[in-house]
Amino acid sequence: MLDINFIRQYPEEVKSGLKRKGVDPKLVDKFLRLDEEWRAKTAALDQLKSEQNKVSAEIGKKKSAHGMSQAKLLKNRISEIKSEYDEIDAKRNEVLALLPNLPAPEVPTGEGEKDNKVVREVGEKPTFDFKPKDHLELGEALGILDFEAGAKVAGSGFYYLKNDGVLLELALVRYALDFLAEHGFSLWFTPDLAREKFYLGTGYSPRGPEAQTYEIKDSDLGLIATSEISLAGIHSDETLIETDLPRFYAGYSHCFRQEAGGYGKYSKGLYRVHQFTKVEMFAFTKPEDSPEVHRMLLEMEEKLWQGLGIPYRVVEMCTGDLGAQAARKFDLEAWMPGRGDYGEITSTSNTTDYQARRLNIKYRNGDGKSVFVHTLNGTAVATSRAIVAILENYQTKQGTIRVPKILRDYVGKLEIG
RNA sequence: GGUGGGGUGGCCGAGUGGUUGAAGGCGGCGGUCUUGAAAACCGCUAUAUCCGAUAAGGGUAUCGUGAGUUCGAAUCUCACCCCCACCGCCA
Repeated sequence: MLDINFIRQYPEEVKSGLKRKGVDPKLVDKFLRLDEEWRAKTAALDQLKSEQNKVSAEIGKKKSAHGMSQAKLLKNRISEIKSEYDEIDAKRNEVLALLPNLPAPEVPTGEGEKDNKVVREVGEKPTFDFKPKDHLELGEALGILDFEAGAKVAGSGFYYLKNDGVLLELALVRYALDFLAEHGFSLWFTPDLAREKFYLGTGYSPRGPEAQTYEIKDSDLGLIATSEISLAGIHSDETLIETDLPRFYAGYSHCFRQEAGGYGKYSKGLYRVHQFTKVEMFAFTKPEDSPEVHRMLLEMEEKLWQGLGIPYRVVEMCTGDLGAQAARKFDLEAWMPGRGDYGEITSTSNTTDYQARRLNIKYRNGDGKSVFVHTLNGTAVATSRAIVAILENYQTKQGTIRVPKILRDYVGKLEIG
């Protein structure tokens, strides 16, 4: 959620931010009109309540027929104005929710994926003296991946990991957690379910046509799409201590996504699935620290993936590809020989105070004023896509998989095959 | 899952319909006293929002959350959330 005072004070800046994100800037005018009405109604309502408080106090001292009839009139009037106020308040909040976070000034302007900027390419793409297979073919042949059984039991887009597939996933998780713990992150296993208000607070809206999340019937719980949700929620409605910032959390969870309509060559196999395991990084910072912390999260991601020996490139999202929450976002895309192209494996966002404002997470600064923190998130390892990248990059002519050096102790073997 | 108890300001803790934003204490800040410190004493000490000049000042809201009864709710009613104790069940 954007700062209402900022919108009032700098509507042109907000509009140009929306334009850059490809959102209709007229929303700002719409909001300001509703805000104007809202303020008028608030004033009217407060005025009436003030009178009511006075009259009631009088009655408390001394009952009188005149006072009572006056009070009853006021009561009716207040309920009329209150319902008008409620209506405007709801509309105003609706429009406010449609306003995305503003892009940081240095973000390249663009409409979508095609305008994203490749920042750098790192690592050597492997060369094969045979036609490399894709991870699905490799994984099923090796008996470490079973989509057929997944489809039978849970439906299309679900899968089983088996034997060395299990060891590989656990190795990836442990590798990421060890690495992050070494770098000052506290480790968290989070709930895989969360209340609806946390989806709303983190931009994974559970309702409506774009629904991405699974909901639990007859409850306000849903399966989380990322532990960003459960990690951000930890400190909702809290005021953090300044000297405790920045705080770095590493969260492990399963992630569940409906991914409606997302099939095709590029979403084959493990690349796009309804359930996967992820180690996520999350940070709470002072506003002035967030750009630096964002750089650091990106660095963590790069080191993790360099450690795995996977060639990747860093891509900065253009304004049109930031989504509602992010002011700035970088993806890591791994080279995937099976498709002969790069595929997204991590994503790190600085959501500035957009998320914190909604979740009401503050800290008290040196002047004793409480201000909203900045929140940032980044993928350490999403095991499903990591397995895609490893199988495809480390495959041999025989269809076996060399285990990346850094995972060998965790997996307990040199080769899967 | 059952039964019982409970959620009040930074913390503890009063308060069962009428100047209660809320007694008292602790903590914190400022001051008096002191060579200095402690003690003692005095004063101050929530947040959000609206009006206002980014002032002075004022209004409104907030006692787990939401709705309701009432002229008036921390206090009464209902629903929900959470915590504690005991019992049951269970990996």
